[in-house]
Amino acid sequence: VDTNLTRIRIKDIAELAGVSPGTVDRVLHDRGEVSAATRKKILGIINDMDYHPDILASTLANKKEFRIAALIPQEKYNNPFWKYPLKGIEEGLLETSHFGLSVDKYLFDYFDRRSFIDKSGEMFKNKPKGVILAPVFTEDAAIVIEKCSNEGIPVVLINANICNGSCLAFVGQDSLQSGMVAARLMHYGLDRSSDILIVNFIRENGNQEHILKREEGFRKFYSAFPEYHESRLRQLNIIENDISDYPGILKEAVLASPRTGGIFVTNSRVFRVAEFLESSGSLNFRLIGYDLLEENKKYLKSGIIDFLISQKPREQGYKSILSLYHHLILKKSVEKNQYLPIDIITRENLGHYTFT
Amino acid sequence: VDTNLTRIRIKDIAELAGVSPGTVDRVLHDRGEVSAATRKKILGIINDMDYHPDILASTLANKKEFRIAALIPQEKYNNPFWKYPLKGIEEGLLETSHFGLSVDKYLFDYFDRRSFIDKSGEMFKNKPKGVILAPVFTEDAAIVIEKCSNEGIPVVLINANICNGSCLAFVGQDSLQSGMVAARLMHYGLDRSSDILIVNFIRENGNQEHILKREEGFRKFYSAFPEYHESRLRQLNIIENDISDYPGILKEAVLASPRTGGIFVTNSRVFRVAEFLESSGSLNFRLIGYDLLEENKKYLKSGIIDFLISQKPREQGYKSILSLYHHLILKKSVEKNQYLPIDIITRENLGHYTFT
DNA sequence: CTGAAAGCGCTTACAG
DNA sequence: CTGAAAGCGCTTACAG
Repeated sequence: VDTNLTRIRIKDIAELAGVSPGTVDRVLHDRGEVSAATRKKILGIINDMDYHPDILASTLANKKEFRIAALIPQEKYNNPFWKYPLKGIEEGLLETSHFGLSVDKYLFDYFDRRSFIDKSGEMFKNKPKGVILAPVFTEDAAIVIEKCSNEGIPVVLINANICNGSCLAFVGQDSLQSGMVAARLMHYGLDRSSDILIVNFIRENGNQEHILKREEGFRKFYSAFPEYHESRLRQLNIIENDISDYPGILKEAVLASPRTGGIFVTNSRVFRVAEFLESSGSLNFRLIGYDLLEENKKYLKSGIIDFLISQKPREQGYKSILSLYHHLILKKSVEKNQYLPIDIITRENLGHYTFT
Repeated sequence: VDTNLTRIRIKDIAELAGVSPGTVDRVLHDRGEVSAATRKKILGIINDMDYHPDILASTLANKKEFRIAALIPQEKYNNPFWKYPLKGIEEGLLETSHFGLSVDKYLFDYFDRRSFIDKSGEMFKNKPKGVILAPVFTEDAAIVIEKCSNEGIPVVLINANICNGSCLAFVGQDSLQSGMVAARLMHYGLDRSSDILIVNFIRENGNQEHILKREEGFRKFYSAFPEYHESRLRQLNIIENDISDYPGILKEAVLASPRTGGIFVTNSRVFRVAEFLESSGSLNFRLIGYDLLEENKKYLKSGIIDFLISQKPREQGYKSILSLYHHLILKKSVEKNQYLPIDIITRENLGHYTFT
């Protein structure tokens, strides 16, 4: 057997072990019907020869399908963020679909818990080989994760990490750290006499953990600057599914302290604040928020928003499908916490982020 | 022939055309020995049926090797930047080596033109199927590109774009735009009474175009602010391969205008300026530069450097190998100008860039 | 110019 | 518990 010339094959292992290729295959895939002795011998040789199967040949002979389920919010006029993970998934499929991977989309309504439950039920009926999950409704998502864990279905969480250990991976941002980045940018550009307002747009019974973490990170940064005591770092919570008078609320909050010079919005609703600032002609604020929504980009370009922090939603999709590919097909280990870089976006580098 | 049930195969095309699979294959790969009439008929059917070959089966049967050459600088104590493209290439190989792709490294000395010429000669002897090229020595690199073009070898340029049209792709940063990003960051944090110093570390007969472009972008941004006229945006060129007295030169330049408040270094040598500022106890400067060298990271962490802009060298390597894979194996078209995002790095988001 | 056969490395029934 | 044979979809000599 010429070991050094070419790659070693199942056939070579079989010859060395004095068995047929079929038996080696049985051992390789742990599908039983092999005597303990034979098994041990074959495993020894595989190990000695450092044999690795050719996945191309394997996939070709297998004709197996790997239907992945994407259980994420539907893109909507009021939530355009969610089209990007889907784009990333499509892109990842370009590299992996040859191996039998495909994606079924179960898109639920971001504001409707019931629809999440329905879609997840539908999904389980179709017995997916892997799941990409955005845990928007924390408790219900936890149930899905539990169920997948019981059925041996690997789950990749995106955007928010509620994993207790039974997930294949999490792909998303380190929220606390991203709050610190926001604070750095604020501090770098704000004169020391100005106060800061932190605005949280909050949704009832939705997952707020990342919002809280961002605020926590922001405050953590400022804890190194004692002059920014509690009263100079005020906080405003606005309930979102209220038919709220945003301008009114904001006006009151900003007027409450005329020394407010910087505003940090802990999620993508920063355009609401930008809207208010523009219409009230108050252009002398440092304004920092999240995500490249069209409205946010508009205000970034016009200079009302100073910085946006991107959660790289496209990359979340891309990495999640590739993680499942590595796990299911290549049978390689997958990094558990895949924190994406915390991207800082200005007018000037926005152009090269178009597809992110 | 069941068209809708399963994917269509070469065999199906052959049956429809009333020929053998071999003949279809000859047409698919344009290797002649087929009558014009048969050829036309087969092409028609391929088109009608929207047939796409299975690359797994193709690769498996082919056993062809695709040896890619990486003609880039050797990593060195004085140039650690260049280890990252190599890392990215390795990472890309993980996804593509099943298809027969491999990489031969031709690492030249960044400071020695002769070594570039030698390595490129060596490379051509081994007849690579594709080339990843860092055009450090502009003129000599142009000759390599020309030669590849003549021999039909696709070239992916990384880091600097000197392509006249005969390259498969360029992967790197938009230098002009990155200068504008640097200016935005400077302007955002600098009080309006401070002057700015632009420092170019320049190497004899090396490729300086990206440095000049960065300065140009920086000035372009400031052209919107007339108060920053020429004399408030001074420039300092330091020749690098001189055994220069950097501190002395810098001291003189900074002292020349006591109102200097911001320093922009147009490449990775920003640590030299940071060193000087630290040792001279001048900590009240805004300092912005390029690349995540260890020394630069050190000064970023200690607060002497405010921002670093990353050229994403790892991703340059990754994308270049994937581009060649798409071109050579998948035979898909490849985007010509692959501008990478212009990443802004602070102490706070540095952690998640460790491998970039 | 065209076809039949063997092969790439692995897997899947089937027979024993 | 094990092996021989056929097959995945494409390609490569070889024969005509």
